[in-house]
Parts: sequence; C-alpha cells; structure tokens
Amino acid sequence: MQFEDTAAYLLAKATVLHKNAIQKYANSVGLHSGQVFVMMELWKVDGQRQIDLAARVNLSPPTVNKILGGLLENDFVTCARYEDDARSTRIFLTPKGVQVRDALEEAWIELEEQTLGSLTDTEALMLKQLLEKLFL
Amino acid sequence: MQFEDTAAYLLAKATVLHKNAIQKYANSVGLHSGQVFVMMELWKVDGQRQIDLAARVNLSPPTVNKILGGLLENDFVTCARYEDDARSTRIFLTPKGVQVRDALEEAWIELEEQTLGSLTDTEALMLKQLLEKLFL
DNA sequence: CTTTGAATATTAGCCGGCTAATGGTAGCTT
DNA sequence: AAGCTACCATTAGCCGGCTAATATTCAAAG
Repeated sequence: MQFEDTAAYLLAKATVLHKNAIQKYANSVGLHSGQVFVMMELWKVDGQRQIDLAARVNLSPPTVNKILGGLLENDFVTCARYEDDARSTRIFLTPKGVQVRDALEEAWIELEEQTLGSLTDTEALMLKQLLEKLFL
Repeated sequence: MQFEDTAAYLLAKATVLHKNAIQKYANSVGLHSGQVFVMMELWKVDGQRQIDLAARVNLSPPTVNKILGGLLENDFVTCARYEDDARSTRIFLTPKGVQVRDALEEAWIELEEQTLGSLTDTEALMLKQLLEKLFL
C-alpha cells in the first residue's frame, strides 16, 4: 500500500504548508494563527460563551481558553459575566478587536490567492465544494 | 467579505477535524500524530539524515528533532553516526519500527474511509488530484 | 431542602509546530 | 595552515492542539 496515494495523506500534507501560510498572514496583522478563527466567530456573533465558541471552531474548551488568554492580554477581546449563569462568561470584541478585521480581510485575500495560485477558477470552485462536503 | 467562502478558510476548517482523526488512528497503533509522517519517509528510504527528513516532511529541523526524540525513546528508530560527516546522524528503523507499518496501514485504510465517507468515488478522485496540485 | 448530577471554566501536563540562538564540523579561500 | 563561511544538530522558549482532573455553579430529583 502507498500512503502517498490516499486522500488522508494528501490532505495532511497540504495542511502543513497551509498552516504556515496562515501563520504568516495572521502575524502580519498582529494575530497568532490560532486566534484568527476565534475572532472570525466573534465577528459573526459577538458576546458568545467560551463553550459555544469552542463548538463553533471545533476546538476543545481548554484550547479556546488558552487562545482567549492571548486575545485578552493583547486587548482584542474583553470578558464579562453571563447575566443569568455564574458559570459562564461572555466574550466581547474590543474596538481594537473590531478594527483588526479590515486588516485581516486584506491579508486573507492575499492568502487566498497564494493558496489557489496553481489552480484554475473551476478547479478552485470544485475544491471549495469538496472541502465543504468533507466536514459537514 | 465572507471568510467562510474562501478556500483558505475551508481548508483550515477541514484540517482541524482531519488532524483529530489522524491522532486517533495513530494512537491506536502506538504512535503519536506527528510521528507517522516521519515514519512514512523512513519506510520509503531508511537511514536518512534529520535535515533531509525535515525537508521531505516539510517541517523545521527542530520539530523533526523533537519527534525523533519520542521515536528513539519508544524504540521505533535508532541513531547512528554518518560515516563521512561528523555533523550529521543517520536515522534507522528498528525491527519494531519496521513492524508497525502493517498496523498503521490497516488503521490508515479506516481513516481513508472515514475521511472520504461523504464523497463519491469520482469526487474522491477529484479531491486527491486537486490536493496534489495545491502543494506541488 | 438536600443531594446528586450535569455544565462551565480553568489548571496541569503532554505532543507538535515554529523562530532564534548555540556549538561543532566541513569546506573553501587566502 | 588560518580563518571565514556554510551546514547540521540541538536547546530554549513561544503558541496551539489535546486529555484528564478540579472547582464552581446550576438544575433536577428525592
């Protein structure tokens, strides 16, 4: 059997390079690679609980907790008590956290071009549709 | 702009779940997730230097060094001096390291099925071709 | 009303990735 | 032969992922 012929291998292999690219563009706007996906969820819905954020980004609660620690330190988000449940906290974007979205959008466009650089438009569309089917 | 519509986003998203799956199947044969790709390279060419392994798996030399530390501890590989260059070391598979390949192949087949579960055969083929184009 | 169990956040500790910095060796230039 | 430079391994230290374990709080059941 050839591991290299499997989709599981190819997907993992592509992942390594893609992760490096994300890191590079995230750093260019002052974010770490793990922080961008949490921010994206907050830009969609502000004031979420940690547990809900974890579910949305498919990460474990401790991982999200650690990522939020960095975002809190760098003043991208703030933390507030959940009104009706003392166990939970709500995470809110700061003005800085709202603002950085524009910079990331610009960087993300470059990242997208670099990612799809070797593909035609129809191939890019196919890839997106296939990736969507993979994890739905 | 919608981040969710980009291939860069979808690829990263698929990555998270795929990494968890790899971890699960790697653990089932006594390996950690990062170790399997180093082992795959050694199964192709035994006795490589660390720097060459790093290049083949697209990881930094320190990362490979750390991964090899675990493989050495668990007796999957051994370390030997490079005959003509005192800077380098050669990494060799132990009998245990050779043997574990069969177990991983079995696990990998299951992983492949799980990964492609929601895709048709033609879709799976397309995905593999697109992933190959992405990082060549 | 008490107890039990589930849910939320958090801590500790591991592996996996990176960059930067160190030390030793090879090789080339002079 | 000496010295500069490039190369290889390794260490330190950071972030990002996980599981397991803890403390707190809520809710539900007795």
